[in-house]
This record gives sequence, C-alpha cells and structure tokens, in this order.
Amino acid sequence: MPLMPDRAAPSPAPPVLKRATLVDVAAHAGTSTISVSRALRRPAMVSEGLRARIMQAVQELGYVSDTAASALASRRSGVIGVLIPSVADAVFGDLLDGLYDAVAATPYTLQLGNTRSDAATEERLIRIHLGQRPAGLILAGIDQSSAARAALERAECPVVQIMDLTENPVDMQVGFSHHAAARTATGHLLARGYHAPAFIGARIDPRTERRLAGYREAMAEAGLAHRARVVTTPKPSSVGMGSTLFRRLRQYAPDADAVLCNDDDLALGALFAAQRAGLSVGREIGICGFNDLDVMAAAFPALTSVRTPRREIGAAALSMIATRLWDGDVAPPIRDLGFKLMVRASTERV
Amino acid sequence: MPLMPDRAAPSPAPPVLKRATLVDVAAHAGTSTISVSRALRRPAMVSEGLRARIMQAVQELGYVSDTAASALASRRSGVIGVLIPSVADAVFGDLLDGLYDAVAATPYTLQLGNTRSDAATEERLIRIHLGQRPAGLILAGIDQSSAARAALERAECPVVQIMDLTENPVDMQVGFSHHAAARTATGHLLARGYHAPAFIGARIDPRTERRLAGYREAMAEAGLAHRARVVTTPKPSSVGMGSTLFRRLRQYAPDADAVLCNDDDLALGALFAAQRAGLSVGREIGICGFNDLDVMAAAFPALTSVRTPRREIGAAALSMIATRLWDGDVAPPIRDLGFKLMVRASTERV
DNA sequence: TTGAAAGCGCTAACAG
DNA sequence: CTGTTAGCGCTTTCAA
Repeated sequence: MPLMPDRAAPSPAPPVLKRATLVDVAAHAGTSTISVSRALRRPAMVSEGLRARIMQAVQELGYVSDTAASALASRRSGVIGVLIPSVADAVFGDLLDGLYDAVAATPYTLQLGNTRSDAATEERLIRIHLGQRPAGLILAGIDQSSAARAALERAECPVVQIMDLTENPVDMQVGFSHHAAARTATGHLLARGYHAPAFIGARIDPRTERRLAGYREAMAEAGLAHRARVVTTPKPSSVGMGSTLFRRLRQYAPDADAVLCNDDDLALGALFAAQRAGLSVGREIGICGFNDLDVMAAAFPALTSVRTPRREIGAAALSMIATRLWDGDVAPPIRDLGFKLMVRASTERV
Repeated sequence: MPLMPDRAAPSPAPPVLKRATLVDVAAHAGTSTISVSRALRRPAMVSEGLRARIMQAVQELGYVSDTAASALASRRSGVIGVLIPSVADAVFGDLLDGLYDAVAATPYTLQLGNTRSDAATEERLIRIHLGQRPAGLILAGIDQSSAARAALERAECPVVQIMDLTENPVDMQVGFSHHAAARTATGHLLARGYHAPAFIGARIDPRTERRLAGYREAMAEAGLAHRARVVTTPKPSSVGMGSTLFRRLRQYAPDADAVLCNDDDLALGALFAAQRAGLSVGREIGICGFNDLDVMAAAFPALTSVRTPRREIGAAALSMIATRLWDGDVAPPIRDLGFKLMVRASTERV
C-alpha cells in the first residue's frame, strides 16, 4: 500500500487518486450533475449534443458511478439476491450458471447467499438481503420458515421461488414437480419389469421428501406398497455415500432389483458399488439417478436419470424479475418447466 | 405489488411500512443517532446501560442498518468481491464453500463475479467491484490483463490472488503450484512403470498450461520428451469430453500406456472410455486425475488423483483479508498450500 | 430539455 | 462516554 505523507502539502496538483464524481464530470462537460446522471441512466432524456460531451467527460475521467450513493438516493439497489442451500452442489452450480448468464445482459448484480439448508440461516439471510433494498430476490425452494415468509410478503421487490412448485408462492415461481418426477422415474422402473425398486437418499430435505413421496405413490399405485424399500441418511450426499447406501440396501433388502437414487452422485456411487459386487447393472440391478448431470450419459454403462431444467430455471427466474421491474406484469408468474426421463442402459433389464 | 393512493392523506397513523432508521432507534432509546451507530459497530465504546436500552430499541423496531447509507458515509462497504472463472465447476464450488464458511464468522458479505475465463470480462468485473469500494477482492488466478493489474495495484483494499502462485502477486496470494503438481503426478506414473504417459486437457487456460509444462518437464527429465503425447481441445471440460479425448488419444498414440488428465472429469471420462474399450484400468492403462473430487476415491477402480486444497484456499484467502482489515499485517502474505498425490488402483500397474 | 435545491441514512470529526 | 455538526455522492422533486 502506498504511504501518504502525514499532511499533504497544499498544491495545485489534483488530489492524488481521488475518484471522479458526478460533480467532476459535470464540471468537465460544462453542465450540471443531474444532467450527467440522466445521460447515464436515461440517455433519451438528454439532448444529443450534451450527451456526447458528457460521455466524453465520463471517458476521460474514468468515471464510475458510486453504487452506494446511488442506492441511497434512489432507494433502489440493482442487486438481485440469490439464496441457495449449497454452493458446492453441481445442481446449484448449473442454476447459477444460468443465472449469471442471464444477468450479464442486464444492469443488475447478483448477490449470493448460502443457506446451508438451514431455515434459521435462510431467515437471517432473507432479512439481510431485504435490508439492502434489493431489486429482486430469488429463493431456492418453497420451504421458508413462517417468519421468513412474513418478511418476504412485506418485501417491496419481486420475489421468485425456484426449483420447486407450490400452491401458494410468495410472489412468482419457476420450477418443476419433484413429486411427479420421482413418480415418473419409479413408473419407468416398474414398466421395465423391475419388481422391487428401492429408494436411496442422503441429507433428506423437503425437496427430497417430495421425491420420496412420489416414489411411494408410484409403488402404491402399482399395488407394491409392501415392496417399497427406503434407505436414507442425514449425512450429505456424495458418490461415496451412494456406494455406502447401496451396500446397506443390499443387506437390508436383498430382494430389491432396482434403485431410484435421490441424486446423480448417489446413482454413480451405486453403480460403482454394484460393479464391485459383481452385479450386472441394468440386468440384475436397475439404477436411476436424478438431475442428469453430464456424467450420467458418459458412464459405463450409461445411467438413466431424470433431467431437470436447472439452467433454464435460472434464466427464467432472472427474466421474470427483469420483466417485472421493467414492464410491470409477468405472465405467467408461475412456471412449470417440467423434467425429462433420460432412459439409458442402466435400466434396460432385458 | 400493493397499490398506493395517489397522494397519501395526512394522518396521525405511522407511515405504513417505513423502515426504522437510526433516528427512530435513537428517539426510541432516548439518545442520539451516533450512539446507536456506535453501539452497533463498537459496543465497547458505549456504556453498558445505554447499550442495553439501544439494543432493546433495535429489537423492538426491527431495525436493520442501511448498507448503502453506511457505505456512503464510511467509504467502506463490507463487501468482499470474489472473481472466479466458473460457477458451475466443482473445483470452484469447493472453493466457494470454504469462502462462505469462513465469511459467516465475519461481518463481511461476498459478492461473486463470473469471469467465464475471459480476460475482458474479468477486467470489467474488477472495475465494477473496485467502484464499489469493496472491503477486499479475491481473484482466481494470476493471469489478469495488464490493464486489470494496473487497476488492482491502485486498489485501496486488500487483494488476494488464489489457486495459483506467481513471483509477483498484486498483493497477497494463496494457492499451490500447478506445475509442480503435474510434475509430481507424471513422475508417479513413470515410477510406477508406465513408459509413455500422455496428457489430455480441455479448455486450455493459463493454469492448464502450467500443468502441461509440469508434465513436459517430468517427461524431459526422464529422457522421454520424445514420448510425450498431448491431446487437448478448446471446448469445455466434461466427463463426456474425457471419453472423447481418451479415444482420440488411443487413435493418435496407441502406444500411450497411461494418461494424466487435466481434471477429474476428464479422468472419469477416460475411465469409462477405457472400460468400454475393454482395457484393464491400472494394468493396461494408467489413469490419473487432478483435484481429487470425492468421486475419485469411490470409482471402480478407484482413481489416482492430485488432491488440491480448494476449501482451505478459500478459508485462507478470507482470513488473510480479515486479518489485514483488522490487524494490519498478514504474515506470510504469500502461502503455498501444496497438494497431495492420492495413489489408487488406477495407477497400480502390477 | 435543463437546472437548483433538498435530502436519502449513515458515520467522521470534533466538542463537551 | 456522549452528542453536535457536516457531509458522503447521488437522485428526487420542482421550477424554468
């Protein structure tokens, strides 16, 4: 860091390193600060000639608007908050990718919050974000605490709940039905001739619960409720955990001939564990994942999975907020982006 | 959005929904705004009694400090900027995890920027972040454009370059040597008796280049420079791409008996491709990854990889900034967190 | 289309 | 330890 003399000698030289402000730009362009402000935010409100002079001054002085001052004066911040349960999970990575992609074309900035799947943390983060007068708020999931929900309902900005669907969203929502997806996947296993598909899941959260319910419903509909087998753990999901749960399942329910995995990591772990056990994946044991990360199609044998529109959800959420902010109305404010079962060798039975 | 009457009728009722400000809290607690401000930021500067009254008023009014006003008045923002090349990559996911974990214990907030491995984007983001008077800036990589570097050197906040090491950091740095890591991994393959280890890589960036150089150096040292085989693609890395590159390698250099993969995704893809080709992984073909994601140990056969301290780097970077901000000096301002070769079945030869 | 004046809510600096 | 006084740099009226 550069050292400064105790007291700078008064000198005609410009104060070193002081950032240019609107006042500086206005002086440089021979106009008022408000015109500069307008030229920058709504170019159409300023005559062409003035605008040109202003833009040049901005260039020459390397002016960068002060976000804080702007937010304070306008009571608006340009920050869109995003609250997700995990930053390390590939599923949310894809979501973020879609989000960052979409935001690049707007004047907004994303501010990420990591809830760690903890309701209290989420509540705290919601408060903090709301305190910053965000331009919008994007929340993963629909399971906010009631206090959080109350705060959200008082929010003066658009709010989008994503990744899931609920009857009564706070404001807007875009996602897909985890229940239906699991139900479809289970139906697929049954249709392929697996008689006793099981379910394995790690770190059970509300989203997972809905998938599990979908699995159970499909089993019940097939008159196989008594054959439902579920193995879960509160620990975080990982490929290694997938292997562990698979082994546990084989021990607890040796009759299970297929397994619906709560996510792709678990499915991959199940695949490796099955191979270690010398099982023929697809024929002796069916494996189906959830999310359809790129690895699923590349695996050997290729793994069946439910493709979820994570990137698309991110893009849609951002566009919904931008639309609301610019045009006012968003239609429809509730979007089901669906899912798609990607059938591959791991559930081929034959 | 709630509708507002054109002109609110003057009424004795409290203005609906108006957020409490310092003035409100001060009035409620019977003191001045500055004392409230102090009680909140430096509790020690206020007597116990006053503090208690203030805290209660804060509670009762649900006061939340206005970030923008605070930043404007103090010329400090509490925001630590983090610029990474990808939000979807598991490697950076782990980094973020470490970062978010560490920041939770501080009063700071992280603001993520996605450079998409693009120097111009990175430069732009650096400017934007710097314009917000961040409390600190964390940059992945050491390959900023010269304009970006110039801006960074003028920055008035701590700057940490992470994930890599360079002779002349902008300010502080924490990472490990990609060159040395690849050199070590290649050395391992040679020591295990593989005579012609190749290298595959996707989306070659400067970090990758250094790994490749490490590979080449190890080959040269072993007098096998003439046996070096490299297959790369500008496309993004993925498991599927790993399979593709592996097949391409087999075609182009059928004599290669091992492959050092630029990342774990590629290694996993190589594993699957090798299995598809009926090769015995470990014996007929050695496979080594880079980063050691959880999947590597769980795979069948388990895959050798270079473990990189991503979470630790995140935690260290944040602590370096916090220390600089609170205590002034950070020692040492340059940290090599090293790496560790995790040897597993995929390079067992035997 | 342009400008002048008046804050936004907070904190730095200086007094008591 | 506590309070007063001035802004921070921008945008919002309102007026010309």
